[in-house]
Amino acid sequence: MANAKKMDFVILGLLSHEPMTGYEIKKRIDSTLHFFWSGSFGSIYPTLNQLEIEGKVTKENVSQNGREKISYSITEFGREDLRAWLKKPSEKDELRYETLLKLFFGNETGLESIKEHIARFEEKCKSELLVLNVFANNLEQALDNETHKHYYLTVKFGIKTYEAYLSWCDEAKEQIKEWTNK
Amino acid sequence: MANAKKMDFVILGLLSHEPMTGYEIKKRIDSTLHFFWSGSFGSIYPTLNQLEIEGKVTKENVSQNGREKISYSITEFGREDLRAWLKKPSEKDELRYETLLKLFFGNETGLESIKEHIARFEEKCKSELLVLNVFANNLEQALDNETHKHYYLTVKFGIKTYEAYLSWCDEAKEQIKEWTNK
DNA sequence: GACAAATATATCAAAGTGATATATAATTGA
DNA sequence: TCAATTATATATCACTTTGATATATTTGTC
Repeated sequence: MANAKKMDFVILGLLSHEPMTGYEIKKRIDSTLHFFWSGSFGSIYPTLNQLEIEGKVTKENVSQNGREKISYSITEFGREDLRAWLKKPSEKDELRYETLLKLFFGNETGLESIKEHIARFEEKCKSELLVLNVFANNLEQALDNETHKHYYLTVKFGIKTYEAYLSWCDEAKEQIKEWTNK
Repeated sequence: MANAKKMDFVILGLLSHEPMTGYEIKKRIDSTLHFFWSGSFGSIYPTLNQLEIEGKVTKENVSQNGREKISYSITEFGREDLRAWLKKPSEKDELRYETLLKLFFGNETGLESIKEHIARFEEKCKSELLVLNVFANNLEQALDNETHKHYYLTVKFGIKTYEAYLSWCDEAKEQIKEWTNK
């Protein structure tokens, strides 16, 4: 339990919904967890092997349309491990924004450069927000499903956050205009 | 330039403000960049040595009150490297929230467990927000300084963000109450 | 039917974390 | 006063994760 390896629980969590291959786990992370988590093949495949050795998942070779793939399922032991972790307080919630880093050190390049970073950030937020709003609308049609409820709460978090970012962009642009005209 | 090592630029950025020791760099990261970036001694000290070899910083042994320490300064070459990076578009802005992960997989433990995570998250946001508001007030008294302007914009970002988080907490608690009473 | 894109698994160097080790100076409190 | 604790200061290491690369097959498109 002293283990701090987060990928273990991301995988166990996804497999707690349904059996999946490593490739499907990656797709699920990129589509659904993407707003607050990430993961690469380089940690997914080795972790799946390790979890199988530990008896937390079982693997099954599946042949679909002549294509070979490995489908993983969570075991009862794996589910217990997941539950224990889920109940523990979170250790780390972290933002890692390169844009803010460039903004912070921006006196080296000037306000004009900053404006470009903000414009790019704004565009990215807008497109993320569009996607999240579609997700929220779809989920609202199916909130009887327990899993959807939890998904819905995280999507709402994303929407609130991106809306705040966009509001900050407006204020920051206004502030820079004031500083520039002085 | 193919290098993606972010710690290089965090250190060069901080040294572009003033010369510092590795220990002071760590303190500065933890106090000032803390809301959007982090860094450990395990990457600071090796990176400082590497940057010195590359001629981007110079080191000077300083004796203060009998205590030995190594003060690093940025070179003109290092400053050029920093500027080039600052002008490039950001590659990655990333959220990594364990709380949201636990919330997403929360159907495994139930809504009661989720409420605890939200309560803890809310408390953390409130205390961060208090700190950020003090920072913002202090910075508003000294916005003639160019460095302070950039700092101020990032603090404003933090305030907007944490306010949005708190607003989400309220909505999420309300939503859970509805689901529970049904 | 050729070409691109998606599916599927695997490995590896490099970056970064978190813990630990070591040593000295400053501060706090009994 | 002196013992304990905290802060200053540097360094290293195992482990986690990323991002890139490799390989091979299937599906979709023009």
